[in-house]
Amino acid sequence: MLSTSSKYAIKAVLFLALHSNENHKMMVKDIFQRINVPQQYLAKILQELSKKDIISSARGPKGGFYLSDTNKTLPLINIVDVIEGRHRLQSCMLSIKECDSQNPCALHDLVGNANSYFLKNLEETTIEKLIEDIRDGKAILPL
Amino acid sequence: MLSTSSKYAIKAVLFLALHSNENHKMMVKDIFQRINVPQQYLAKILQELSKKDIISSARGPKGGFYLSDTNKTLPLINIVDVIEGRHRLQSCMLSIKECDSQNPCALHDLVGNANSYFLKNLEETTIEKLIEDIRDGKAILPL
DNA sequence: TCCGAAATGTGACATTTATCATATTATCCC
DNA sequence: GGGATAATATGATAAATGTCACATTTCGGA
Ligand code: FES
Ligand code: FES
Repeated sequence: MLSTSSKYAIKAVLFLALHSNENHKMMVKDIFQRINVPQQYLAKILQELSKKDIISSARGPKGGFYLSDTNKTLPLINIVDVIEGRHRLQSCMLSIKECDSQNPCALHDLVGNANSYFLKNLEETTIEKLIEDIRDGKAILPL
Repeated sequence: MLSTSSKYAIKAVLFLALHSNENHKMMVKDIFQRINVPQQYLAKILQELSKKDIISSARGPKGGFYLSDTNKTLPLINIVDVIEGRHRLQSCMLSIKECDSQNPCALHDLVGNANSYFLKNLEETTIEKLIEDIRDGKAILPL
């Protein structure tokens, strides 16, 4: 459904949304244990997200990664777009091609409208919205 | 959602269900183009399915693979169990662990009950049922 | 009974994905 | 300015997955 990289990226962004801002940057060495992601792997992902302007960064002492307030309004899909694109989300269950609701493959009905539902939610749900749910205890940020 | 191997396996089994029986066995060289699966890869998958008694086989001239009538009543989940197990189907969207509806992760609601719905359908839908849909034109067997 | 047709077994190879290591560059602070 | 700090760049390694090649076994039929 999502690659490991995307999962890690989402966890990292949510973590930054919860624990960082422009005045409280965080270093990878203080993040990776708390979201259970290998340190160097996390570093690479955060750099990628920073380069694509999903998150922000600053080098040198007092530096680190953080999520700007304006970036908190981004929808989640932006994260997965940057990391792996949305091919995996849209691919048909039987062929390697995209799913076509007009000519549904044999398994199409078994999965229901699940992937389009998920994709729609990723597009419509902002980082902000999700951390509200976490703060309210309606969801957890695991491992 | 499903590995390529599982997709290939399902396509192959459905194809056998449609075009073979104990008196009409089929050879991999007559199958692979029609379902668009690399020949040797398909051979390996069919051997695996045969060894695990999802499909049947016979060597030598007049030999080939086929699906017995009793095996047509098997649920689809058996195919994926044999090929890759169901870890991928049950894994949580954020951690690598299993999904737990009691303590839902931040993304759990975004995907809805999709994976459990899909899994349930794989468990309840038989090969037989699916080829009826294909025969009725309600679904297609792609590529 | 022998030949050829087919699955089977084994393992090599390629590709993608995940992980690690290290050198370089920018920034702060003194 | 110089040293420590932290991101950045680059690329090497590992593991999982997908793909190919070939020798072996089994079986039917002439
Ligand atoms: S999953 Fe195959 S057409 Fe939708
Ligand atoms: S998807 Fe994470 S708990 Fe269900």
